[in-house]
Amino acid sequence: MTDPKLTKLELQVMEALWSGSPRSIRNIQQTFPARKRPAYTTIQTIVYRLEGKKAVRRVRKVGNFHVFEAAVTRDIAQGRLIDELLALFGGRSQPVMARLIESGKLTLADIKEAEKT
Amino acid sequence: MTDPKLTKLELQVMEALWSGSPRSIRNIQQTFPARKRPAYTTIQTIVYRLEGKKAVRRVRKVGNFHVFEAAVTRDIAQGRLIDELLALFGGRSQPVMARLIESGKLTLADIKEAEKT
DNA sequence: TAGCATCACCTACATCTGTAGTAGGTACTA
DNA sequence: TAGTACCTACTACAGATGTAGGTGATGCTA
Repeated sequence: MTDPKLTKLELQVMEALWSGSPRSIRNIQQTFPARKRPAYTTIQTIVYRLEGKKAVRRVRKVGNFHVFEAAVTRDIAQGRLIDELLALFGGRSQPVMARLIESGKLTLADIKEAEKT
Repeated sequence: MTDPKLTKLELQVMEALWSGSPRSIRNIQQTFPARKRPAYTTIQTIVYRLEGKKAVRRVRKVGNFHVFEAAVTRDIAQGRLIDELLALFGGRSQPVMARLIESGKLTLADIKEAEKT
């Protein structure tokens, strides 16, 4: 079972499921900042598609609504994302590293931290 | 002029232009490995779209064909790509680092190299 | 039980992306 | 100059993605 490829919006929905207990559609929708909150049915469509991709599953029904949970881990999904990016660079991580440091997103402390792993 | 967002295929075309002198459509097409080489017109479409995005420009006409060159640097384009990925992670580079190391794509040598910068 | 709030489902649709065909122009060659 | 090979410009189209409306079902409340 190859991990599914997730899009930007799909990832945002997954994020809601990863960072919290199982949620309902409405609940997921509300994790979006009010200003740029998609319509209820938009989130619903995304969740349904994620279901099709086996990335989420409905765990139970409460009242008249369903509750969903992530079916793939954050690590798996994010890992795939990074691997894909890396592939675009021919597998060379140097540009990535350089950029991370350049943008100040990565500090020496981070590196040392990572080194320990 | 915000740097344009490039897709996978578009990046591959850009790569051809970055790594070499200005090229013709045919020339770009031939940089693709024979096995998975898109049709001439496919590359042509991509180049035209890149033109629309101001990512490439035609520099001259030789015989009956045009010669194109990159209008954005590799650094700019790749940087944008990385920043976007990072944004998906809430700006935290840790997962990226972890993954890089985990997958063996990142070596200590790379880190030391990057540190110098 | 009648209504209102809320859901689930299905359907629609514009855009983006990858992919490529067609028609007509250009240039070199016999 | 007629033929052949290659180009350009335009058009088409399927699948993915973001976005959301409509309709009927469910459940809580007066």
